[in-house]
Amino acid sequence: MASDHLSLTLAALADPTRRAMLARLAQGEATVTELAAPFALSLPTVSKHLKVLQHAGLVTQGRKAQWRPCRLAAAPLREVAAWMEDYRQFWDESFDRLDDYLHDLQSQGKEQPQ
Amino acid sequence: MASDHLSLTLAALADPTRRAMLARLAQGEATVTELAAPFALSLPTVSKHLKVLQHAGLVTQGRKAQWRPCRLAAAPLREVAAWMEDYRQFWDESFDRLDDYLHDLQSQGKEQPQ
DNA sequence: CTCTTATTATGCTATTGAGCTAAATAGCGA
DNA sequence: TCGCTATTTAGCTCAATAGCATAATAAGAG
Repeated sequence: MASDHLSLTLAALADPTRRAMLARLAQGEATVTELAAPFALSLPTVSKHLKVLQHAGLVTQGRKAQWRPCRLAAAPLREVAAWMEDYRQFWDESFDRLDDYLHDLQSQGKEQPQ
Repeated sequence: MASDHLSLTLAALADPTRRAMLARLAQGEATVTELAAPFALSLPTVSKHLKVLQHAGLVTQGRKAQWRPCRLAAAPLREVAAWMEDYRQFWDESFDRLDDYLHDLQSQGKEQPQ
């Protein structure tokens, strides 16, 4: 069943249609119909995709008359980033001591070096 | 079908069993049997999970007598990181100009031989 | 060659996910 | 109220995935 939230998020992101919907929402709110427009998919199908995204917390839906404007809620991506961080050394070529240093700098309240 | 590689990778990562297998491999090579040990799963099932990870390019398998030692191959995570980068501003609170500066610094040089 | 161990292939079942159409709900506007 | 638009629910099909047990393959040990 894989119902931990990270799994939910990754599963939601694993579908290209859903990623495209997120890309659209990154540019601002959109109604379900607007979101559906670029796809050759029925509205119920789009609605279902939306539900998956909402369930993962990646989208929130408001209410404006009969429209349900959707908004990106990217917080779950933090979870993904946190998970990936453990593997950083395996994929980030520039992961080295300076990298650590920069990350320390970063987290300790940024003043500009140099 | 969703057969672009990013989708493949995310789908592979969406399963907690597979993520646990990657976590194990992050500590070093392991045979299929070793990988299977922590799980209450049959070997064929584990073998299938491995195939998914291999298909996504997240694991490579060698050959040593009758063992097939598996190794982590985290390169596909770069793809995930690249995708997430477009959404950084939406989830990374410390996303600001300094952050950019630090990333520039990061990418402009320094390799460290092992 | 035979035995044993490690792994994968096959064939099966059950569950989930993506897609559809048609019907139901929600809210505006006349 | 009636009708129009937006969206979701219900019910279906099909394909994919996770799981199992059993059988086949691969390779070392005797």
